[in-house]
Amino acid sequence: MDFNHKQVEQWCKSFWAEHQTYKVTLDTDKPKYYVLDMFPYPSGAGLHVGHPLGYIASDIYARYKRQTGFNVLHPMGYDAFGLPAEQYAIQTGVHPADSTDKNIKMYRAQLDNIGFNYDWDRQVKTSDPKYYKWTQWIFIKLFEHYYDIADKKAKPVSELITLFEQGGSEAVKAAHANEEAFSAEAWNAMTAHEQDAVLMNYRLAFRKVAYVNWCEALGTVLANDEVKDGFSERGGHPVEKRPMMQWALRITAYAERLLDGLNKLDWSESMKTMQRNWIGKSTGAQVFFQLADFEEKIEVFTTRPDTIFGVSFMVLAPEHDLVEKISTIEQKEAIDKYVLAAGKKSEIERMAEGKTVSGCFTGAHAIHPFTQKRIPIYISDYVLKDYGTGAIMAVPCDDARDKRFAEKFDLEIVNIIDKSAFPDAGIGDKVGVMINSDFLNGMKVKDAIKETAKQLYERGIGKRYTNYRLRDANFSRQRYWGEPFPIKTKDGVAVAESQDKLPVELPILDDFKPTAEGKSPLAKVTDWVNTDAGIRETDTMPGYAGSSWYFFRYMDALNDKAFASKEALNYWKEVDLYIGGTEHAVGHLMYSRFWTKFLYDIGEVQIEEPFKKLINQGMIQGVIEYIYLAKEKVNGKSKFVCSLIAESQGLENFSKLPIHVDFVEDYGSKDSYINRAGIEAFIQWRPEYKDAIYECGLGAYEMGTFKAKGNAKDSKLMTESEVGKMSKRYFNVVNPDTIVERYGADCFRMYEMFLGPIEQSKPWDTQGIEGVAKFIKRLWSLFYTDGDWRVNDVEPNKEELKALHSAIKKIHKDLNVFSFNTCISQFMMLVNELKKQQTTSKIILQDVVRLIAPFAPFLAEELWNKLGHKTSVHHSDYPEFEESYLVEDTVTYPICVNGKKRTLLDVPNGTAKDEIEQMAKALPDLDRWLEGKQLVKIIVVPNKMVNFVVK
RNA sequence: ACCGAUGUGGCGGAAUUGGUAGACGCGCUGGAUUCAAAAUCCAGUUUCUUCGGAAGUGGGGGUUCGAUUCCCCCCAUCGGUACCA
Repeated sequence: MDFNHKQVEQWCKSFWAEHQTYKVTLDTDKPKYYVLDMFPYPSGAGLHVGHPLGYIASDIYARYKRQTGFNVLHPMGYDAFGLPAEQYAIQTGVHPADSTDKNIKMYRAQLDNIGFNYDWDRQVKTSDPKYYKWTQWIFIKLFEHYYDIADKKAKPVSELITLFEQGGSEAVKAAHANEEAFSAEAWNAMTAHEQDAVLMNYRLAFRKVAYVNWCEALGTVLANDEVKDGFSERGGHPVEKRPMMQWALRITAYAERLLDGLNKLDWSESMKTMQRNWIGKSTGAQVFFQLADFEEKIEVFTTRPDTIFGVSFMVLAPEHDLVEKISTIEQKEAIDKYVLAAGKKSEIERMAEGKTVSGCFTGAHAIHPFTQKRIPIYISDYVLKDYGTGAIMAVPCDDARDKRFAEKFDLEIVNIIDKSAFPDAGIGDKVGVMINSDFLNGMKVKDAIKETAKQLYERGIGKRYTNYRLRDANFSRQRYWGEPFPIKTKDGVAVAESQDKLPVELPILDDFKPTAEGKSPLAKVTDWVNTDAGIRETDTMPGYAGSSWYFFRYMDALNDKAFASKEALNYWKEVDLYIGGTEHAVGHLMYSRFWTKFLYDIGEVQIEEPFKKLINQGMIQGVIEYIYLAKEKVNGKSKFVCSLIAESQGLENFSKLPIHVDFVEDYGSKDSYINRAGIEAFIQWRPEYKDAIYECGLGAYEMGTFKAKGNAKDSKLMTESEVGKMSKRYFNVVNPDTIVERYGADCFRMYEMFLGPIEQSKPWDTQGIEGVAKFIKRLWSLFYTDGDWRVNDVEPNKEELKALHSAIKKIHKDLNVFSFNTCISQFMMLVNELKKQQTTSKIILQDVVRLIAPFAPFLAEELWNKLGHKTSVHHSDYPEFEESYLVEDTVTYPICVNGKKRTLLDVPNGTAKDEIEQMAKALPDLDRWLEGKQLVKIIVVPNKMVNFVVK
């Protein structure tokens, strides 16, 4: 009997369902282990072979952990709110809930096909009112809390109000947005509306003005993704930044704890570094510059207060609040033009244009706080509104960008640091001695930094200050398909919904277009918006709302009294292993950590960090094949040419058209091409090109005939190959279903793991799966030969035991470092050896089955059953290795001369160092290498190698 | 522009703390089997070579008896950059 994967998979699925093999309960007798995948957004395109990479790895690990005695929680769910479903709804009228559910069904079928051991009873869906009830509940908690800096934790706003009533703003040290101080009397005299405005500056969920990408022509707010070079990607309409009152989360209050928490995590250093850089803590000074002809001061933050005497001008972000006020009449027109142009650029574009300097003089001046000189104030792209204070003091002599700016606008450059003692030091390096700097002259840079900060404070100009690059998180979206805010506004005061009114459900709509004013479609549901208790918030929450806490919900997914029971939260605690893509390296992980810390502060959870160990899986890429289309038509006909022709005629005369990879021969290689059959398949697929000319070096295909040059028989139109994203738009998507159908789920799983290290990106190559398919056949043939069961009770020999136990050892070791690809190689080597040994011993083969069960769950379950077991192999113990089987009699040493291997030497295990040296010296093979040279020394590294050093 | 990662045969990749570069596969070549094909099995497969060897892990330098591994500089590709998910 051959291995029939379809039959076996079907049998296993029903066996697992019947025995509830993957059901997880709260079993305090066993240690817990929580393995989590980043949950997917259920897109209409379904899963391609890249998606399950991480899921397979986590599935293997979860099964391995279960077999080694842990109670393993391994759930799956859907990040179901999102923009694509809404856009689809706008285009087709299909309600996002319906399309999302349809997509989820497809995902589920695809996931089931691969044999994952999820406990589906715990599935979550962020768009389910039973789920987002608790997202809203947490939002209300954020709204009702502020952050106490002294106690380093969140506290109820009700306590803050009491403090204000008793002592005004001085009574509390809290994270807040506005510096204005007030007394208890002033607080008590405020109207409810005024008090609400003050509290907004303190709440962890609060409202503030934020900028959105407004597209007038489309009448909607666009995601950054949908804007290219100041124009909408769809339609190419102009886009501008527009201020809007929006909800935000005060994540900055947690900056220091988010930074500290990283130290305890078992994440890669690169991941931690990315998070640290994202938080961007820097210490320096806050300095105020008095405006020359206005009351206001400009606040700047600098990490280099020592350079203050080098300040010869200031630069504001174009969006800075003061720009309009201080610009002089003469400069107004130029300033307005510049501000408008800057508003059209994205932050990336503004930063990426580092080499071309632009800016505009406001006409206004500031007073230098130490020299009292008047210095000009400019605006420029390279200063960003949301970084620091949106204003900088420019030091052209020691900052590359300031220098370029000064050179362009012909501004004074005062040299204030003598770096002559450090010839290698570049601009901005903190070395040298201060010059031209009044009281700082002669000081080293480091001392000058301290001294300036001290002087700033004493003279009331500024003070020491810690700045974070991290910004408060914008939490509003002007969209339909997201969680409604549980907030009503009555008489200008924001009021949270009471818990018994939750969830605030999304009203059913059939028109998903935004309103003319750029408000969410919800604004059109007037009877939902207007209630006696106030006006509802019509914005919805962003994608990361539901995903910032879902890992807790899995612990107790059906609970309707709490987001999870205390019992479940205390048992499962945190995620032990989290696998997902690097694209979430900062955003999602940062928000989840923030929410977890907040829930910890308010006593809801016991842990401060949600993800103990993190693995980032790489992407599986596809091959993208392009053909060259001439930009100019020939006699009114489109013309495609071979890549060689395109190169010789100049690539700028051609556009690249992605073509379905199935039409291309040798796709992915340098020599990929389409033959006549390929051209005909292409024409069937894209009938608009049926009249086109397809020219290559061997001839041209046109209207069904191939006119050859010379005696060529077929077209060989070379295509351009590229490794890139696997995506619908490149027609290179490989669906796991097709692979599973043909090769079986076990083969698919093992092949995905075999491709390479889990953390690296690598291209998909369907052809390569043959190797794993052969391996599975060979493995099966150890149990069945020509349909006969061949396993018996014969005692294993030494070689068999050694092969088995070195495999067990290696698999344990590799799994502990998540090196799945080398596990597969190891299995191949084991099976090759057992084939060679003609193994039939049950003792050996039974362990092979248990060993491979996490990787090939179907095959293993089937064989386990045939070996006579009634319970699942996935609840069996994992094999342990015996060191005694692995002891070698002899060690083979490479004998090197100057580090280069020249010969080998077999030495009995345990031979002494000097004895090995003598044996090596006596080797006749070495004479030719040592002859005429002077032997300097011999290095013997036990169990490694011997090296002769000669001159 | 900034932050992070990656770079080894024709291809995917392997190589404990610095110690035999190319494990395990794909592909390719030759052979066995077959009427033939598929499948299977066996052998070979980094490049160059005067067949003695020599070179070789993106490029250039350095440390070391010895570097894919450690350090410095550079190049290329990928991910992220706060409203794609």
